[in-house]
Amino acid sequence: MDRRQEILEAATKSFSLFGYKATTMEQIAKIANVGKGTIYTFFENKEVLFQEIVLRIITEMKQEATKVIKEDASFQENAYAALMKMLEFRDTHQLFAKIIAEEQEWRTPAVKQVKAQIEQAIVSFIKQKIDKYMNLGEVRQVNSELVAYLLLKGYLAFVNDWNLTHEKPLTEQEITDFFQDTIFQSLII
Amino acid sequence: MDRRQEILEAATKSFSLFGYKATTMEQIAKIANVGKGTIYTFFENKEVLFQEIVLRIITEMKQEATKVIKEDASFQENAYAALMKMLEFRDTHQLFAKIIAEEQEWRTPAVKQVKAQIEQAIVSFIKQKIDKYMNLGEVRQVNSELVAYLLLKGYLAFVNDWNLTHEKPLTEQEITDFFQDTIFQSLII
DNA sequence: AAATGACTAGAAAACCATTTTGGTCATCTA
DNA sequence: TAGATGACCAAAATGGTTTTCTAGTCATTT
Repeated sequence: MDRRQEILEAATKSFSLFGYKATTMEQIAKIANVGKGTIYTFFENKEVLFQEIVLRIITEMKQEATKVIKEDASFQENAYAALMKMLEFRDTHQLFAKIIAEEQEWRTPAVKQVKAQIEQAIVSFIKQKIDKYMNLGEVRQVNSELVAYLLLKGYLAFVNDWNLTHEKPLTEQEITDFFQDTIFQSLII
Repeated sequence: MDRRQEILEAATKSFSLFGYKATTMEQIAKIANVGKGTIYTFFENKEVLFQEIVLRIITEMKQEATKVIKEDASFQENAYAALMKMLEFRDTHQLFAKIIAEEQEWRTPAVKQVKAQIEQAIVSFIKQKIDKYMNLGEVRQVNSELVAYLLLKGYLAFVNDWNLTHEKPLTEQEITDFFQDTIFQSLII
């Protein structure tokens, strides 16, 4: 495999496992089986490398979400399916959880920025979908940006915060059904 | 005025202005015009004093919310009025904002605990109201705890987080209208 | 021409001396 | 003499200094 790819995979692994701050360039180089200097022939610096990885994951998530959205299905059905799919990432991509945790703990500027970037990307993705169904007349006229924002923040609250104050975490099913039952429900005409 | 009250007011002022950590017992004593030792004749320690103050504010908020809820009004109307009332506290009680900021910045255990306590109190208050209207048949059968949780987290997201990534903060009106339009809307039968 | 790792500057961590502060209690005063 | 007080103390926080670590460079190697 080409070196660039090796580096990306090693870095992804390390960032996901240890977070941004605790990942050293030397460690990445070791995992990728390259010299440290090599990394810098492909990526300007640590931050750019990190951003590239995050961008890749966002892209992957968008693709996955898009994949489950069926043209002939209703907004309700598609919203449900997409949300379910996103929840699958809960386990696989510890990276986001790590980023959020790290932002709280160390306030690393790079991490803060990337977190905002992710948030922005997700919100605009959701907004776009809502707008589409608004134009199709399936969804009421609402402030789609606020709805998207609420969906993201609500999602994160249930996935990340809920456990902090409650015994058992919510299942994917519970979360999805709940959203279905409240927010999505309120949107359709 | 009695010393206990003086102390409570001084402490409230100081906690609100400087946060938990940056408020010293000596400072409170000075503002309250009492000796430091006197504080300890009324309150076991700094943490207990803090909790008492928070408890008072929560109680006050509950009372205010209860006051605007009219027996003969609909769920929609009451939810709207209560939410509006709560938003008034946004400016008046900087304390909660301080607590949240401090929790992020220093991770003081007492602060963390109090934050969870506030959250719990608010959620159970909202839940109780929803349950009431569910029993009255005005609100659909939903998981009222999840709804309450979403309302709180959504509220906090719009009031606190929104500004971090957006130019102009949302007005009370916008937030309330939005909730009215989505979540509350979805709850009524 | 591309890869490398020894090297460096600057950032972070560890350390430690000094100061601050929550909490106590012997003394004071009304 | 009951309640208030502030000097006092142990423990924690602060801040300044030294040491260690690491992102990024570049002369050398392959």
